[in-house]
Amino acid sequence: MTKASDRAYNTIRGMILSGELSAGDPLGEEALAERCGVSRTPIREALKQLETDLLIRRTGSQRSFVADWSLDDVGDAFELRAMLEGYAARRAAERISDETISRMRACNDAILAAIAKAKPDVATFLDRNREFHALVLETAGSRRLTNLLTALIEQPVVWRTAHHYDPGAFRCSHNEHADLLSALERRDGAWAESIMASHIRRAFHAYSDAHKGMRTLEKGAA
Amino acid sequence: MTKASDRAYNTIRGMILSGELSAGDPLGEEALAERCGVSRTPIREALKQLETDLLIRRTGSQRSFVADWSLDDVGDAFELRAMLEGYAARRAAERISDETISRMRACNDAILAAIAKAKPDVATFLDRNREFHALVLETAGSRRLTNLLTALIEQPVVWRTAHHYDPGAFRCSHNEHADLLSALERRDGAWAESIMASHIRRAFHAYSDAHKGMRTLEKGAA
DNA sequence: GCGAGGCTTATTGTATACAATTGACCAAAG
DNA sequence: CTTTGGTCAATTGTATACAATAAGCCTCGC
Repeated sequence: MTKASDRAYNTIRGMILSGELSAGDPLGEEALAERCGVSRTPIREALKQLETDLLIRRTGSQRSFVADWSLDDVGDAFELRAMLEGYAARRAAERISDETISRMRACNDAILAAIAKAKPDVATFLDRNREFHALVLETAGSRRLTNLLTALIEQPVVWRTAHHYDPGAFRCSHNEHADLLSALERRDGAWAESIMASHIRRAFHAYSDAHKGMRTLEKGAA
Repeated sequence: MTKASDRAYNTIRGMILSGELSAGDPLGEEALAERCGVSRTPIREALKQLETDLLIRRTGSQRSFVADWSLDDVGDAFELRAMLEGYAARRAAERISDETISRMRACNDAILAAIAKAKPDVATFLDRNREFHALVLETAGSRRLTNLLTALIEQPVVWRTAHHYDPGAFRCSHNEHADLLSALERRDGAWAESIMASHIRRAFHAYSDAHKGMRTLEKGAA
């Protein structure tokens, strides 16, 4: 994607993630075009992408609405991620270089620094976390796998959830990353795979727990 | 997708699959528009879709070319399919109705009829095979999983490969379907999963074997 | 002869105008 | 009062015109 359609994609995505738009809201192309300051053409491309991300839903007549995520949907997404990122970790273990391991370790160190503070730096945590997982994916070296996972990894929900992590959850995430590094160092694919799968599954339950207390806020959070 | 972009998609896809276009050939939007009898707009949507299918490759400056499939790429695709369709089979086993089982059985019966002839009816085999797998996927009941798999299932290569199956391979495929039905009947998810995974992996090796003998024909097969 | 720089041209990105389709609303008949 | 039919408005699909950008090529200088 290029300039305008990219801007449109990020803008709309942001509006959905921030809660500016709520589940079920209709997304007219013209209205979005005006809000994004571009014409309908790039908007259409953005919508197409958002559709494959399942952030929006389209009716039979191609009208777009903000998707509504049931807990089942989220569970599904996480289980698929667990499977695919587990596979990615296994492949990565079979191919990773020492240099990449160093970069991942640096990443995880940065995560530790970010969460060790009295007030955890969530933004940095999210960034570095993304980078860490991106490195695994890149090392796995399967364009196809990358394609499949990008749609899953950019999760609407996870985003908002990390802000509700307690210190233990952050620490846990960091420790699992460290374990993964051990597995990668030893080039033990099976180990790496199961660690990664557990890592994602734990994240799901963290989400699930946090979500229970969020329900009531959900709408007014904009 | 609607009328025109759909036509464009199928047309271009067909040109790639039939060999009318070879790996590496450039795909100019204007040229395609003319060949498909539509304007550039639907062509662009079709190209976007074909890109996520990995049937085409795009350079940094967004120019499109017919993708080249290495054996590794194909292996990747099959392994991902094995994993995801295995998961689909497991979920299906937990949700399937007797009625759906009957429909799948009918499907597999049709496959048997098609391949029992002296000259196997490959087209029917492919159609019914697709339907069989589609039923599994539908029964799994995860829109997300469906989304991910559609890109993988519509494989460029498999298509051409079935024509080189020997009678034993056809029969084998049919038997595996029958086994899967047994697993589904007993609602044994773990069994269903492993059967499906084996089924896909076998298909890969069938492809791999057949491919060795095809190499030389590859180009002239149009 | 070889390489660098700029120009030409081909190709893609964006905007807009128009066609087609769908959804909504209202009116009239049962 | 409900339902059905039709018209009108809103929205999406397609085509085309124009802008931006990148690739190819040719010339000029070394």
